[in-house]
Amino acid sequence: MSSYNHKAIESKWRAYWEETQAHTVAMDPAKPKFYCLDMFPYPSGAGLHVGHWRGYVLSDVWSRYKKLQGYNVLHPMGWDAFGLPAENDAIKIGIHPKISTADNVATFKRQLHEIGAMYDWAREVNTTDPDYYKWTQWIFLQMYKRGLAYRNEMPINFCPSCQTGLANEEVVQGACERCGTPVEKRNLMQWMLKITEYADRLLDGLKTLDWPEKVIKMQESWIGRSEGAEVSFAIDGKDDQITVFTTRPDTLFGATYMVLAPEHELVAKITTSEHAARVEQYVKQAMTKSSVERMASKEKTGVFTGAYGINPVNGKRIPIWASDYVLIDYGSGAIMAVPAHDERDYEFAMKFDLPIVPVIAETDGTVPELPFVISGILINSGPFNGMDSEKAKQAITEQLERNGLGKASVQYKMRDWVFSRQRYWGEPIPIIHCPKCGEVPVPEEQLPVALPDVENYAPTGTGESPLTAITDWVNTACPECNGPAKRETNTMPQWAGSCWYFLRYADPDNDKALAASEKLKYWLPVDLYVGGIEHAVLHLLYSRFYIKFLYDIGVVDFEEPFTRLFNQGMVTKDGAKMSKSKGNVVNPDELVEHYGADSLRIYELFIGPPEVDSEWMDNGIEGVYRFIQRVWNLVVRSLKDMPEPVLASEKMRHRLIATVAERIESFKLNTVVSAFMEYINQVGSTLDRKSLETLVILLAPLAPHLAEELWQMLGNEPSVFDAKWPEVDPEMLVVEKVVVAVQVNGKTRGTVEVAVDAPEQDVMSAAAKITSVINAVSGKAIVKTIYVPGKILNLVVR
RNA sequence: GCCGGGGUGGCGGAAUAGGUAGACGCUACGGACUUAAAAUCCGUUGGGCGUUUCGCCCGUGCGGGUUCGAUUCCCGCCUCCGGCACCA
Repeated sequence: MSSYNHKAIESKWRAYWEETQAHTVAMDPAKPKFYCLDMFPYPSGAGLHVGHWRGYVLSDVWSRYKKLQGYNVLHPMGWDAFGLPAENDAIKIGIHPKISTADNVATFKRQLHEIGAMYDWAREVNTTDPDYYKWTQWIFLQMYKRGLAYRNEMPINFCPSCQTGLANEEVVQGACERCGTPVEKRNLMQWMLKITEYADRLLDGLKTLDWPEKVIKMQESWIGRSEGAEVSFAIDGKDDQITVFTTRPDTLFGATYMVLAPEHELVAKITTSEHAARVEQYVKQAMTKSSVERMASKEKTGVFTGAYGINPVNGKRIPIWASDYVLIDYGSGAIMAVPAHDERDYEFAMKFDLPIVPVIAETDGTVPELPFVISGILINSGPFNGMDSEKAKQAITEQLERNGLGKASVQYKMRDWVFSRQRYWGEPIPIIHCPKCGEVPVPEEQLPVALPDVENYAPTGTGESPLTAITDWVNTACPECNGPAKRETNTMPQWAGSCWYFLRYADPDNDKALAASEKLKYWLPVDLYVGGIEHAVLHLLYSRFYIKFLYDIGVVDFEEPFTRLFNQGMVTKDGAKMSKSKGNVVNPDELVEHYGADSLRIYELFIGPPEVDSEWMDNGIEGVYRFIQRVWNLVVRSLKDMPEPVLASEKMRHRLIATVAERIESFKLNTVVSAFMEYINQVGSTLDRKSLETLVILLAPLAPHLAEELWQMLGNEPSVFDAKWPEVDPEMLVVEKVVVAVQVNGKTRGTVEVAVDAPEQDVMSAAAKITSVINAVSGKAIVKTIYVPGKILNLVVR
């Protein structure tokens, strides 16, 4: 008997797919499309490990499943190849990032081929290819022209190790998301993208998406919409006024002091001479604190300015303080403090002995323990006494509005996107600075602004990119006046290229547009997007923003790029994420060599629920390998001695079709594998042709090479993927006999096998023969019986 | 602190519109085959107990509750992981 030889089989079918261009797809309006996308990788030098495989296998199973169901499946792959590691290598060992990137791409591509996925490599994209980043720059110019890209000097997060500015999204607990170095605040002239203009649409769009709840929540809280009111407080004895944002206008009568952020421009203006020295010192100190330090100590600090504000509803004079617990970049950088109903204000008031006036009582009217931060009924609030918090929010806001002292307002936690990086290996921002004309966008026909070669890649650390030193690149002519001008030397963040790459796959070679609109119309949006949870608010939020913008300018006809999102779990080893430094990386290459790609593919699925982190077990793949051999041997034996189909095997066959489809649809891929294993354990030593063919088709998404080979062995023309996904005959799923559990007082005492629709009496009489049941019932009276046909018979005895 | 998701055998994990807990696989043990080993195949494998082809008790993080019946629902804890973190 010929035995299973994974090497021969897998290389044979790899070659076959290549020759027949089996994975090359084209637009076909006659067929429904399915766009199944992997988050394209950054090609690092370390290569792929079994954790990377997981998501790629998952998306390939879906792609192949959809293909068998008759869809025209787009399943592309490419490279997110701009980024710091290549640049840091260049600094260290002097190899041009272009070269190291190309090397890494070659390694990755070879490893990805091992998976045997149905990638259409003719559509490969690479973000560092000038023909690609031409369009990344083009999108930037469109944003610039519509005022969504602007330059601003402001304090931004700066990573001293990466020596570049960072977006808020790239700062994790005060540290650089990439390297973990605590970030500093630096005042730099930065390019910004006005993502805040899309805040509400980004929020509303989430409702339409079939995404994991967790990611939706993360984006919601990142956008951080809060509704409230802006309230203006006059400053006693001055013409200036302070505007604050509050979500609790209902507590306005309880505002007993105000606080300005230390950086607030009014601080210096309103501070009285006798407080000036102390205030100056405090402000200086607060501004030199790093954000990490500022977060580390929750101990309230602050200083009185000597000035007073006037509470617009009751005319009370309240002191104005400066404190770093108020953030300059949220709301107006100033607050009204209501210590009775806000924990932070309460703490501050206690420390500095400021008055605390409760204005909200429990719904039953009792004055609660302070601080009382939830809603209730208004007290000490003049005409609003007795009113419910929620109503009072509106009523007080309306009164302020009538008097011109305030208005309803919405604030967001999300800030505009810091978009410039002071690094080399990124897309140059296509802007020219002319001493006469100012900022001038590079004319579209001059795109791409190609990245020049440099001698020294090291960042300057002064907030300037290494490109600054390439004088013959920097010095250029102004597109408007033709006079001498300089190129913008900042580059774009890595996210720029990944915001729209999935559009390019639809039409990767187009040099007239980022993609032809009929192709975008056919292939997009992405039906299933598979990748790690780490991009929950970065890439996925930025992409959504880009697509909404491209929708607004008529490039695409949809507003959300990724209809369905699936986040695969990590593969851990010894309880930890795989990494070179921990030395716990499991290399797929050796496993493919030993067990074959099909075994590894199936083990990647079998390891656990795909959305959950799973521990890698070296022995686990053995079981899968044995399973594959059992399938192989079953086919080989059956070919020698093919039985005729019988009812029992027909029923099992239909049951398998139904189970596999249902479990693939619900992403229970680990249980799809066990369904196959159970099936193989159940069927005899041989099977009829129809059952075998069905088994092979169902198995094809998981183990494509094996399926092709078996399909051919069974006498069919390749490819198995031209076959149709088998249909289920619902009649065949009907079961006649079932095992019913017999319980006494809810405790299972035995089982009886009866007809599915057996009347209660039949089950009862069968149950009465079970020793364990007799024991439990003897000497007691049956007071009640509960019979759930096909499930349980429960005898309640006393 | 706030928000979200988990805790099931020696291990990875099945099973939740409430209905036989531990499917499937790994490990381990026993057996068959073999000169022997590997591979393969067949058994056993949650814990405890007994009168051991059978029966009893306990068992899904802990403590309560609802129910004929709870891994599943409710209340209160413990604990682990992830996100946010002075956002007014």
